[in-house]
Amino acid sequence: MKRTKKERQRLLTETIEDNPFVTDEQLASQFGVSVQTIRLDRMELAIPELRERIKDVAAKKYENEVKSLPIDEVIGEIIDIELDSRAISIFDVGAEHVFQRNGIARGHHLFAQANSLAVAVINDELALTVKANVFFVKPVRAGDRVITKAIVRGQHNEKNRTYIDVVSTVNNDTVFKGEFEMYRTKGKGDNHETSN
Amino acid sequence: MKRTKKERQRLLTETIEDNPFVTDEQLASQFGVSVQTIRLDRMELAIPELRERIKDVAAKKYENEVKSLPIDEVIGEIIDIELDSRAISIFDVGAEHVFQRNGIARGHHLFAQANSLAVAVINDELALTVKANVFFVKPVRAGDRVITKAIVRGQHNEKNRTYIDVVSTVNNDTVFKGEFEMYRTKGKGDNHETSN
DNA sequence: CTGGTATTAGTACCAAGTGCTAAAAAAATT
DNA sequence: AATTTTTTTAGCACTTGGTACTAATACCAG
Repeated sequence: MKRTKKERQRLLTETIEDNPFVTDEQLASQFGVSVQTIRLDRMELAIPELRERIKDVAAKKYENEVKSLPIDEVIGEIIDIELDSRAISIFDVGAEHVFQRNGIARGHHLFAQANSLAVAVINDELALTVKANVFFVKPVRAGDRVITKAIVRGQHNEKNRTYIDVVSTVNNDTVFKGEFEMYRTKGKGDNHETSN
Repeated sequence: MKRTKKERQRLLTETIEDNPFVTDEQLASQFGVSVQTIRLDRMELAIPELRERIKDVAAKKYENEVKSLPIDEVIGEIIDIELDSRAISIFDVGAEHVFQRNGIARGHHLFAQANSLAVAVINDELALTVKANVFFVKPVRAGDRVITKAIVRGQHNEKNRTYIDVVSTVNNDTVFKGEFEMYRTKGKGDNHETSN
């Protein structure tokens, strides 16, 4: 055998992670060991069998799809929300969100997270952005986890407006700030707690 | 039992469609027929077995993940550009850009088009949005063709800033306006630190 | 040489099927 | 009613990609 068991198991985990569709047999021949060894490895590493792995992938998709009925419309994941008051979402910046040239996140993704959080925090069927003043304080990079907080600052009921302040941070550093003026159809009305 | 074969097969297709994780055995007992009948039905309807179905779901998810990586550097298509002066892009709003509930385009798409046009018009390797004041004048709907014009209003060379006005229209109706303050490197050192 | 870890082999068994044949049961046709 | 056709059920062998378990080696160190 080439290297240690440890090394093989490290590679195994990696291999399976980026292609869960691989069978023990394929793995065995890839690593030049017997199928049994692969099975032992999986057991030690608590990696489930092919079918379970595939089912997990599929189930996850399903979960997302089912859950994403209301949340799909939000960029980033809402982790806390109190309607008409405040909301928090997190958004992991990936390679697909940055300029290739310099690795800095494109502004519109930060805007999108902030904007959709502003929409989400409003307890109304219809919420539209009327105006926004936004400030890109610091560059954000791939791998950064952006935490965005939206706070409802005030309402103007005659004009059907709601004013929201949004601040995004990475590691407690402010990277983005914005003030959003939102239009809504109703004033504060029905209450369904959509807490998380 | 209850209804005709046709009817059962219709229901079968439906059932499997919204829950691909169901086994023949479960289906058999649900429809009050034998497992063999279910198998025959699946054969006639060309519905693959449980494991294949699950694999398909999983594979599709995988595909999507891989495909969604490369995101166009520009949102909308630039049809005219004069660097450091002006640029025009068009963006066709599709069903995927609007809120399901009311068919109105989500703000961040309009912002994204404007923002990326502002980036594109700058004749520099690095252009970042520092600040933006945007105004969503009128709702935009699926099927609308948004034409966005960016005009460079001014420069502040010591601060490496460029000021850009952006107006988006649908059928000559203004739907979005924005002022963008952009940072550019142009000759100077590269680091971008903004106030705050 | 003895002991412990690592690896391989082999067997029985499982889930959820496919493929095939054949027989019953139900429905339609003559 | 008798016959034909369609539909349904049953049974068996076989397949994948495993689990669970036992037993035999192989390797390496003290």
